[in-house]
Amino acid sequence: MIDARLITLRVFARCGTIGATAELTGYSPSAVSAQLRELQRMLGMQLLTKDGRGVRLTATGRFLVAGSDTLIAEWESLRAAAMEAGDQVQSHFGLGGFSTAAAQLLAPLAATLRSTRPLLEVQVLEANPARCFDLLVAERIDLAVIVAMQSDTYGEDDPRFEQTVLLDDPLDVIIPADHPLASRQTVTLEELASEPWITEAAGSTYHALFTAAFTAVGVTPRIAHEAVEWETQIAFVGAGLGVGLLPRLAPLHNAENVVRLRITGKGKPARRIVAAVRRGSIASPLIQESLGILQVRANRILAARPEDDL
Amino acid sequence: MIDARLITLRVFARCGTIGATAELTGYSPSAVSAQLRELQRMLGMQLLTKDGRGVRLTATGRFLVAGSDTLIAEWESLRAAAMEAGDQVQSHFGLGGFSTAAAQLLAPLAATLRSTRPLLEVQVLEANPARCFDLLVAERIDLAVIVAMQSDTYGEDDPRFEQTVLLDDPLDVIIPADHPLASRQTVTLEELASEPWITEAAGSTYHALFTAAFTAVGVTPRIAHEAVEWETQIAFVGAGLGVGLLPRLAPLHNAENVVRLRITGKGKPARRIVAAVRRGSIASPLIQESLGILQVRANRILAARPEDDL
DNA sequence: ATAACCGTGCACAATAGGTGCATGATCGAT
DNA sequence: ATCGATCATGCACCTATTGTGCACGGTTAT
Repeated sequence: MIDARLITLRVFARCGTIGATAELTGYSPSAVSAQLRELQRMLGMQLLTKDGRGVRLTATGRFLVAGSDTLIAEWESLRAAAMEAGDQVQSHFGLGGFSTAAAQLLAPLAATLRSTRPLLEVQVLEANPARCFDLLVAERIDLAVIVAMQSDTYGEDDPRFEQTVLLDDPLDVIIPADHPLASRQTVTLEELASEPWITEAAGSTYHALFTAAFTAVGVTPRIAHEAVEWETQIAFVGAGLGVGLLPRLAPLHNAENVVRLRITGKGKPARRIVAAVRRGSIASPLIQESLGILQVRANRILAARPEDDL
Repeated sequence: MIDARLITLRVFARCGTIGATAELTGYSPSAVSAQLRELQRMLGMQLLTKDGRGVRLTATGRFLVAGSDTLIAEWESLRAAAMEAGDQVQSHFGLGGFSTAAAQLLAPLAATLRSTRPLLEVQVLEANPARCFDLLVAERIDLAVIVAMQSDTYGEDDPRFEQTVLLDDPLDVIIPADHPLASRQTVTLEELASEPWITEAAGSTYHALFTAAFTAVGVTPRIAHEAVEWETQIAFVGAGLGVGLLPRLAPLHNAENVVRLRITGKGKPARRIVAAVRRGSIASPLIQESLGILQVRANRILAARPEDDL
């Protein structure tokens, strides 16, 4: 409803480059360039300036983007209210989330919606949290399940989004089965301070969680190896190369030589899993139903855990 | 910026028929029909229902239209603020107004703007007040100079518009030069109660003013003739067919056998001339400048009058 | 210097969106 | 009841907006 060109501008405000905007919106770079040029022409405003080999927003451009937050939210709110009031059905629904969430939360959600609303076209996009927010801005998806990051550029009070906490997913330790501590039920991070650790690449989504967990208990871990996928990390641990942190929701399957231990002590690291939608859209019946389904699913996961994990 | 389809829906909400909407927006009826169908498809809402040989808004449709008022205002406000902040220039500016206003107020405004902002494309549309509001909604014009009507469907608090009083234009009496009262300076409506009156067709813009003037003094005039143009009315009076009311701003030129008299007494009818813009757009530099020019012009007109007319 | 990157202009293609006319449906008047 | 007027809509056709792919020029880093 809001002109696509303005949406594109908003995405550009996030990305900073035409190319990235094109990739995110699904257009070609030429199209993005043309759209922004047309937007400036029709508004009679100069929104972009050359900056080195790229372009950047002018003050007017930043002003417009900032102000458009409430405009978008207002529209989402209006649409949601109209859907609510008219008891109407949506035809398309885009979901986004990271791998574990997609498997444990989004897949059941999509399945449920497919049965309760047969003529609703549900599309799931697997993407990391940062990209999920971008996809929300770009209106490629309508709801995202992501890991809340304290160091995230998207604060809880970002005027573009509304976030709902689904559950806290504690981090476990995985150690080789032949490790001296393998027979323990629980362990503290301090006890593992001197171990060689396996983590994800610095700058990745979960590396921040890893460091946060250790800074909380005042320990500086020695990072021996880096992996990208959980599976790889688990395999490394199984090979005796070190120990690692694994979210409770990430399945261990039947990995050889790997044991999973609960963490105790004051650290008790966890990742917070939240659902995010565009601000204003939260009143939509479909969003409400989806959040309900996710919440039920989350509660079921929590209920399946021993009581000491709350 | 707001999708043209929503604007069309808003116009339809005013008109009630596809044909009238087409006429007002400048589209063909087929295009309007297609637009509204597309709008419903893309929103997944049923906005229209068949009603006899026409269509009407559903509850959802009315809800959406009502809610869109603030959305439009928000956008206008944002655009105005961005123009203000960035000191940018607009490329097109649409003005609307009725004949007298167009001649006395809009023409000077357009001329001034043409000199102060050479590359601004100014377009003036002559239209009656009701149509001016429609044209504002349809975004065909950006500023209208109209006669405020108490019985108007557009109240001063309509969420779609913001109105600024420019001046009160008193109504004079015009009578044949050979009339017994022709030598008088002033006259009261009561003195003319028994005269045959010449007015505009019932339902026209100014007929309401006419009746309001007489109901204010408790007199029921006898309507002898009806005219459409001021010129015609003046000619009728000159021919001795009766007397009439003429706004001060409407020129008498050098009409034969017609005398213009001020009205005294508690009636003192006047028409209030106001400038109207879409809500939110009033902060725009161009609108601000235009309102200033109009106000100056209005004050000059007031200053040129004898002091007893204030 | 050279390579990599970024944005933009251009030729071309796809498609959204327009018009005009014919059609069907409804309502009012004769 | 018939006829004409009024309205919305579907269809064929056309226009022009809008997208793509590629080449090019400018800028930065190696």
